[in-house]
Amino acid sequence: MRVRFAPSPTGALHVGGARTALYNWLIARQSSGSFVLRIEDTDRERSTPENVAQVLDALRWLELDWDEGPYSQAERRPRHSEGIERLVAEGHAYLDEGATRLRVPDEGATVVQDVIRGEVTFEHAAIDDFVIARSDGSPLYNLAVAVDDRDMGITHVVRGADHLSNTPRQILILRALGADPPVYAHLPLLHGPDGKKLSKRHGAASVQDLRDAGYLPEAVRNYLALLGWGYDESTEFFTTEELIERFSLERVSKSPAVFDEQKLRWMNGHYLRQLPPEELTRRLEERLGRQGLEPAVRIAQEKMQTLNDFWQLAAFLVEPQPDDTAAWEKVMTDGAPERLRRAREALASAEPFDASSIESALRAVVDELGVKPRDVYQPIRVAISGGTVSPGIFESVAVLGREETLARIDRALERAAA
RNA sequence: GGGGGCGUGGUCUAGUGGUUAGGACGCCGGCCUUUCAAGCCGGAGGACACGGGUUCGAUUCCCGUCGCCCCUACCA
Repeated sequence: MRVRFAPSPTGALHVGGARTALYNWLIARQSSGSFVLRIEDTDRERSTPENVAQVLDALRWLELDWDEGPYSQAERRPRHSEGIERLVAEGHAYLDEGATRLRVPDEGATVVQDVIRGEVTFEHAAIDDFVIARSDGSPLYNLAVAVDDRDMGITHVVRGADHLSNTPRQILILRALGADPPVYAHLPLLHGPDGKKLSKRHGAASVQDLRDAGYLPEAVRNYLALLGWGYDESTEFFTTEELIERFSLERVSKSPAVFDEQKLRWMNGHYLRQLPPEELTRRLEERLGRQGLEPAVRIAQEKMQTLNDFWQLAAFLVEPQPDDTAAWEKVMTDGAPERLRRAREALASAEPFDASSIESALRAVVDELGVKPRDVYQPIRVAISGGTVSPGIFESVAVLGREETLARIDRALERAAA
C-alpha cells in the first residue's frame, strides 16, 4: 500500500489536514506500506518556503514520519508537460484560446469506487471539457495530481471530501493516459462550531496553535483519530500502536464533524496525568526554559489539562506570587488575619516541614479555633499564591518551604493590618 | 443554475428491520468534611432532519422534500 499526503502549503497546517495526514499514516504503518509526502506547490503565489516549513514542522511535531519526500509538485513540471503533450498528441486534449482542455466524452459516466461512500456516479454530460494547462503551458491541479499519483505508484488516495467532485476528472485523465486509477477514500470534512467549513477564523484550528496551547501530540493524535472514526461503542483512548492496529477506512463516517476543543482539553488532561512526573517535568522545563520544576510539577500535575495550565496553577511556587485583589477581598474577611496568624505559628514549628506534618499542624489549628477547614486554608492560599486556586495547600506550603511561606504570610499580615 | 456528498441529544460517536437507541465531551447536582479546571457518583437532554412508501413492525430498506457542505477557476 502506497499512500500520500499532498497538502498545498497555504500556511499553517490545519486540524483537517492533520487528520488526513494521520489517517494516511495509520494505514501506511498498518500495512507496512509507504507514506509519501508531496507538496502541491504549483501555485507559486501561495507556496512560500516558510509555508512549506510550517507544514513539515507540524507533521514532525505530530510525529507522523514520512517514508518518501517531501516531493515538490512544481519541480515535476517536466513530467506534467509530457503528460499534457501526450494527451494532446493522442487526441484526448485540445487547445482552446491557448489553454489546453481535456476532451470529456459527451456520453456515459465515470464511477468513483469510494471505500467510504461506495459507488459515486458522475454523468459526463455534467462535466465540462476542463482546463488542464494554462496558456503558458503550466499544468493545473487535476492534471498534476493524476500524473503524480500515477508516477508515484500511489495505490490509495485518502483525502478530504472536498475532492470528491474532482475525482472523476482525475480518473478521466488517468484513463486517457492509459493508467488504472487508485482506490479512493474521501473523508468527511471538518467544520467549525458554526457548521461551516473549518477555516482560520475558528480559533485554535492549526497544529501550531494546538502546540502553543499546550496539547500533547499523542493526545492530539488520539483526538483527531476520533473525528470521523469510531472503533466500538465505548473505547475512547487508543495508544498510537492501537490506532495503527485498529484503524480502518471502512469504519470512517460519512458526515462532517466539528472540532471540539473542550473534548480535546479533557483528553489531553487524561494523557497529562498518565505521564510519569519526571517526563512531564522534562517537557515543561524544555518548554519554559527553566530548571528545578519537578516539585511544583508533581503537585500541579493532577489539575492540569494542558501544559500551559502549569504556569497558571503553579507559578507562585517558582516566582514571587502575584496579587489578586478579588481573591484577597473574598477571603480576607474579619477574622482571617487572626486565623492566618495562628496558622503561621503552627507552621513556624511544624517539624519536619513536609506535607503530612504541615497537615497535622494546620488541622490542629482548625480544631482549636473551631472553624471550618477552609476558613484557615483559604487565607493561607491567598497569602502564598495570591489566588483562590492552587494545588493542594499542604503540598504547596511544603514545596514553597518554611522560610518563603512564613515570609509571604507575614507580608499578607502586614497588608491586612494596613 | 448544474452536478455530487451528507443528515443519530449542543458536540464527537456506537448500533440494529422488533433495543428502555449505547458510550464520551460539555452542562446540572452530590461526594471527596481544603479551593479546583482533577477524581468518583447521579441527573437532565435524542423517538434517530421531515413527509410518504415497503413491511406485522423502520432510526435501520426505497422515493421525495428540506437543510448544510463540496465541485462547477487558465486556485489547490
